[in-house]
This record gives sequence, C-alpha cells and structure tokens, in this order.
Amino acid sequence: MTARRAGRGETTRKALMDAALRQVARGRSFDALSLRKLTQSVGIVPTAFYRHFESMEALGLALVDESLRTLRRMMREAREQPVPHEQVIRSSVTTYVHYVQANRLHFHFIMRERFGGVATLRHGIHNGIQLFVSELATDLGRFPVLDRWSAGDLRMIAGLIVAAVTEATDLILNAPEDDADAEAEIINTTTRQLRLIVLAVPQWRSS
Amino acid sequence: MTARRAGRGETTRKALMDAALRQVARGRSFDALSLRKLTQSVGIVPTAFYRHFESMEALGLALVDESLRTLRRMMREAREQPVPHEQVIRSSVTTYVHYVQANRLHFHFIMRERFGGVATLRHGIHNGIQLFVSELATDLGRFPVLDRWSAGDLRMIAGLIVAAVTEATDLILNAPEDDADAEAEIINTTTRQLRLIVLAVPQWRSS
DNA sequence: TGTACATCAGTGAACGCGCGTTCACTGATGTAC
DNA sequence: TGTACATCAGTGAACGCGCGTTCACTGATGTAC
Repeated sequence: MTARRAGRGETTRKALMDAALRQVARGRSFDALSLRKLTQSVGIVPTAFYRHFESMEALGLALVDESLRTLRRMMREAREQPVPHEQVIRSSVTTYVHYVQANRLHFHFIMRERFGGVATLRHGIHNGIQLFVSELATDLGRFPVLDRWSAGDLRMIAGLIVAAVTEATDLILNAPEDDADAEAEIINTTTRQLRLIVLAVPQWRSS
Repeated sequence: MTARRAGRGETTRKALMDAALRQVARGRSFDALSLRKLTQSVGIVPTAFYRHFESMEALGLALVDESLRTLRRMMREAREQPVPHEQVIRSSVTTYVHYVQANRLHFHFIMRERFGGVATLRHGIHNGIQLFVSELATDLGRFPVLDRWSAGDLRMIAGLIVAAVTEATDLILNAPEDDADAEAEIINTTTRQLRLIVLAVPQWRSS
C-alpha cells in the first residue's frame, strides 16, 4: 500500500519541520539554521536529511505551506461561526488570541520570516497574507452598510484590520506564555482598535 | 587633538556599517552576515574588523542606534512643521513615504531586524518603536477633541496609526525603487486609512 | 623646527571548527507471486 | 504461507571550504618637548 510506505518516513520528516520551527521560535532566523544541528536534534545523521528534503529551502517552503494552512484553517472556522451578536469584536479577538497561543510555532515562523532573509519564503508568506486580506475584504462586503462599498475601499479597511491584528500577534508572541494580564490587555487594546474602525464605517464617503 | 585622531578610522567604521546595511537591504538577515565578507567588501583584512567593533553584535547595535536616530529625526522635523491645514494627512503621508525612500537602508534594517534572529537588536528596535508610539500619543493629545481622551485611548489610537504606517513602509520597501504608480497607490491607501481613523474620533466614547 | 615616543589602523600567518554535500553501504519493511 | 526482490530510511567516512578569532608585526600619523 503506497500510503503506508510513504508513511514510514513521515514521522522523521515531521520531526525535522518541528525542530526547525522550534529553533525559529527560540529566536534564530531560518536563514541561520544549520542542517547539521537540525538532524542532530532529530537524532539522525546529517546525510539522512536529503531523504526528506532536497535542501533547507525546500524545508522552509514546506513550513510556509504548513503555517499558512494554519492561518487559513482559522479563517474558515471563523466563517462557519453563527451570525454576529453584540460582542462580536471582543469574542473574535479573544478567539484569535487563543488560536495564536495554541499555534505559537506557526505564527512565530510567519512573523519572523515575513521580513526574513530568504526571499522565496518572504514572498510565499506575503502572497498568503495578501490572499488573506482579499478574503477578509470579500467577507466584509457581506455586512450591511459595507455592501455598498467599492472593492478598493473594502481592501483598504481590510488592510487596516489586518495591520491591527498583526500588531496584536506580535505582542502575544513576545509576551510571556502564561501572562493572563498581558493577554487581557492585548485583547482589550485590539478590541478597542477594531471598534474604532467600525465606528468610522457609517461616516465614510468614498472619494 | 582627540577629535581628529578618533576621526582617522571613522571612515572605515562607517564603511563597515554601510556594507552591513547594504547586505541586509539585499535580502540577508543580520543573523546570517559574515564578518569576513563584510571586511572583504570594505577592502580590509578580517582581523581589522576588531579595530572598530568588539563583535558583530556590537556593529548590529550601532546600526539599531543609527537607524532609530533616522526615525527620530523624521518625527522631530514633522513636529516643527507649520500648523495643520486641510490636507494634513495626505501631505504627511507623502512626506513620510519620500523620507522612507530617501533612507531605504535604515528602514529596511529596522523592518527586517524588528522580528529578526538577534534578540538584542530586536529588543532595541522594539523599545525604539514603543517610544515612538508614546511620543505620537502625546502629540495627538494636543489636538482638539483628542485633548479630552485618556492616555490609554491615545496610545490605542497611536498604535493603530503606527500599524497602518508600518504596513505602508513594508509596501514601499518592497515596491520597485522608481515605480511612481505603486508609490501613488501606497500613499493613497494609507491616506484613506488614516482618514478613516480620524472620522471615528468624534464618535468615540471611552468605556 | 626637529626629534623621540605613543597611538592606532591595518597586515598576514595560523588555528581549530562546524558546515553542506558526495558516496557506497546496511538493514528493515513492503510487494509480487 | 514462503520466498525472492525492490524500495527506502538511515549510516559513516571523507571532502574541501569559509568561518571567527589569536597573535606578533608594520608603518603611518599624532603628541610632547
């Protein structure tokens, strides 16, 4: 059975990817990871690396893919939520913050390599985020009031929302892992920022 | 004369810093720069590096310092501008975009190492930006309407503005250097984002 | 103005080290019949 | 169920290379008197 055979080495492959993610979360940039250290931490000989990836860059691309999938999964789940209620913003922000905490390694990787030293990773992440902004713009267009907005205006506001959420992501990742106060403050600030944006919506006149 | 003597090696020191900035702007992360390549591109022998910096990290900290000074200079000049007029936002954004373009290397360094692999640089930049946000919050508090806002609310809005401007900075640095259309679009989008924020201000009720 | 000395940027040989990558191999697991 | 063969993850020796850093040095420039 092909699936089973392919599965044989899958755990090592996964272990290599996790080891890389852990290194990045510890502070190193992907640029500066060493193939030898990676294989050592996984418990295989350096040359065995090539049984799983053609090069370090290939591993990096696999990580971009995996991390962006985590991001997309979040958005899909958010879309399947029941209709908005009065506290949508606060509860969405809270859900997002918890999601980031539950997927620290992936988000750390995205944040670091978004502006990192490897061009292909940078571009892959950039495209993924742009796609994210576009989808958010489309989703926003389904709300009352916003359904009259032009595509450009929707993208503009989606970009602003993503900028605020990105800032929050940075803060969460740099806060100590179990600091409830820090978490509450980040949720609070981001909620207020998004509320401020929503307050402006009815005032907006496209020009 | 001490000043003159100190000035002897200053040009090499500057050349090393510029070489590092150029490497970073070309895509490498500081983490992955090589002392030997740096000295080679400056035309000195590797060991001469230590006549100017104790280590690569010391060079990195000098670059953080220099780059943040560039940022502060911008803010100081902005503050000395004449009183706001009707097109404040658009003209401020335009000025900022041109300033970034005129100081590409410094801004590239800040953007890359803000989330980069060297903790001390990351923290130095983080602190610099937080200071920037605080100053912006103070400045905002001088405007009518906003002068009634709490310090927390001012920081919240300053953070949102900085998030939007950061996004713009990223776009400028990644756009081709002389693409007037791209530049116009970035200025346009950012201007609209800031206008949207300003529209919300009179609606805001602190809670 | 001239001389003796101090300072300092840059030199070049040498070091040991970790790096990515090659290659021919081993042995376990899966497949075909 | 048993056997012969193919596939594949992992091995271990070996390679040449660029790395950061040491050290004792040279020669130009500045300083003191």
